[in-house]
Amino acid sequence: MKLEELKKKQLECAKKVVARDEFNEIKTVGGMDLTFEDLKKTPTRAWASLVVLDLETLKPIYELVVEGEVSFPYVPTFLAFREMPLLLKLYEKAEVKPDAYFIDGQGTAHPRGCGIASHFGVETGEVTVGVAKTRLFGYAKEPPNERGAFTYLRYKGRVVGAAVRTKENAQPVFVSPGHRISLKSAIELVLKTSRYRVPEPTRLAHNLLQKVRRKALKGGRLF
DNA sequence: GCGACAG
DNA sequence: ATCTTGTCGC
Repeated sequence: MKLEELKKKQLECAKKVVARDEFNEIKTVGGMDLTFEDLKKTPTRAWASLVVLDLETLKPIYELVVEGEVSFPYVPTFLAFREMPLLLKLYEKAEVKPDAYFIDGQGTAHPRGCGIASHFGVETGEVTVGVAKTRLFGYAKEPPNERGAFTYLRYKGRVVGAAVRTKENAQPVFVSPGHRISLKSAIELVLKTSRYRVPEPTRLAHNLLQKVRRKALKGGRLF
């Protein structure tokens, strides 16, 4: 499919994004992540994970990993078309659905207003937050070096997200609403779930994948 | 035209 | 994202 057509899909998606609080109470938060057998190759084998945490204790209450084939390459601003199929497979198989999902990447902080976190939210109707380790789009001043500090990420005067300091002496993470949540609540939720730089749901989902990946690839790379 | 560019 | 030991700083 041509990128011009995919841009249209993103613009359609952007119209459906709800960047306001549209939920009752969040008691559990899930983190989702992906890892690939070979980043250079397309298609390639990949794994996706979901870890659901209790918001009060920040302890995991559910974990799931699925394996699949990823056939769309990584193209900046089109990440959703690469990762969404496996995320949806993961979502459908999950027997525990959290009240909100943290997705690795941007939500509304995207050139066409629909990064992967928003895309996944609109597609499933779930509450989603975009948490990225680096910036894709817009400009933010460096937030003060204290946990909890943040600055707005703007583009042409519009606030599209925030650079949030989740830990002192660590680079900020980039937070933006995915779907059915305001930027304010998204920031609060990220801070509430952060012990280290990367919030716990995302961090544990990532750690789980590292174990799975090592196990799956050992034998092929021993010599 | 050039640089920047989530994972 | 991934390949990787030691190393520097709090």
